[in-house]
Amino acid sequence: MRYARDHKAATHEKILQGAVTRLKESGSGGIAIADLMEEAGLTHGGFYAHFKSRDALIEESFRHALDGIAQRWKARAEKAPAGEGLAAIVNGYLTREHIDDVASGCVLPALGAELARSNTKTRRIFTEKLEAAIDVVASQTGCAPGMAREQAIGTIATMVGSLLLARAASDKELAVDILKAGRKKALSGREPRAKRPAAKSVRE
Amino acid sequence: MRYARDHKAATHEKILQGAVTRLKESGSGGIAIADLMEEAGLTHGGFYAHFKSRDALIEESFRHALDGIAQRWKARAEKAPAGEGLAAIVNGYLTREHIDDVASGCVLPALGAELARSNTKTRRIFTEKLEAAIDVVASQTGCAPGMAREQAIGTIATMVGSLLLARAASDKELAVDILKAGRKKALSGREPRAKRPAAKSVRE
DNA sequence: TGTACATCAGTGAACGCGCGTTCACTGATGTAC
DNA sequence: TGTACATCAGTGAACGCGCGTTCACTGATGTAC
Repeated sequence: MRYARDHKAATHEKILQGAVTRLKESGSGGIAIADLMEEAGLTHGGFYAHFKSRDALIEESFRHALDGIAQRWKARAEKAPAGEGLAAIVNGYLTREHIDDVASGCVLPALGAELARSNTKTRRIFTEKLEAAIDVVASQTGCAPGMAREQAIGTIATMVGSLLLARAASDKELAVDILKAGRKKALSGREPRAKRPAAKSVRE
Repeated sequence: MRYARDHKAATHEKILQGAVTRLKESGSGGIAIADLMEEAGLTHGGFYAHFKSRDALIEESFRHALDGIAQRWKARAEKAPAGEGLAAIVNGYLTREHIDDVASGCVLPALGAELARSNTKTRRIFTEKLEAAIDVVASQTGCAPGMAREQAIGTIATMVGSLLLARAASDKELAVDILKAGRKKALSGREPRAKRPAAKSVRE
């Protein structure tokens, strides 16, 4: 072969990484094959030695982007002092840096709407990865097993929604308010050790 | 003139409505002028009698879609029994119907990410409309004035994030779980009348 | 060890298609006289 | 009241551009003999 044994895999990965970045920054419409290949130091014709089509690349990019969520949160929780895992996840997520760094940030606020429009296969992967992320957060809630999942889902939804709104805000002050309110809401209802008094929720 | 006095305005509105629908359903990439005009019963060339360009249409569509948020929530709250305004907003938002009906649903989960990428003018309008929506929700929280805004932001973020995730889930059961957890999270921390006991939030 | 051949990642011209935009034209109506 | 003209929403052919995809070709390396 002309190239080292793992050269093709490395090129594939390089192209994919560029695609994931563009996908998160500009949506699937922002992926132009010629640009992507140029960025990887290649010409556009070579693309099809690595991917069947543009759509196949996008599908693989979605999968790649979804892979990291649970792992990242888990790592953050494990580095935190005991009992502070949930706070570490939430406070590590709802930051000014995460507002600006779409490219290496979480997929969900950037591409949730596109995921909702994508094919069944991609949505199944999304579902699977979201369940994994829910499990990670649930294990940090300190809630009784029956409540942990529900708490975790609410927390994740709040995180995602807050980052989404904070990113869209043109006003820096409003963005910071959203982060702050989001952190508080995401962490509300925690059960530090014992059961909480009643009247926590009014419905359901 | 060939047509009735308000005919042009009506045509403009018809095109715009179609654009808003497509925008929410498929994102800005989903707007094709020829299709849009055909849907309105016209041919593509006539488009430029109504809009300066495709981009101008998209900008106007964003504005149009953002206009209704606060009003819709306010109407829902006012129809609800006293003290149930917030629950009416949240429970009216996080429903199975709203998962499926993207076209006439809320812009935020459908287009939040695109709003974050759009021009300053559009984002300023977003900010303004979001502030109005925050005010509506804040007035329904029953919180002390100092806390109402923060509560409202958290509630809205939770609503938006929950709907976003529920729409992307391929699994109907998971989607329902997300709606349920989202409703609970969005309504948590309400102060039904008096001050809540401490320990509500652990941070911030 | 040397030679002929197969392999295959990558090249770059070319093709085709979708689509935004332009533009000369239409034809019904309002208006000036 | 009747006639000539201006207006202007809408038509549809044509243009140009971006871009995904194809394909014949390259050239360095591994392999067979």
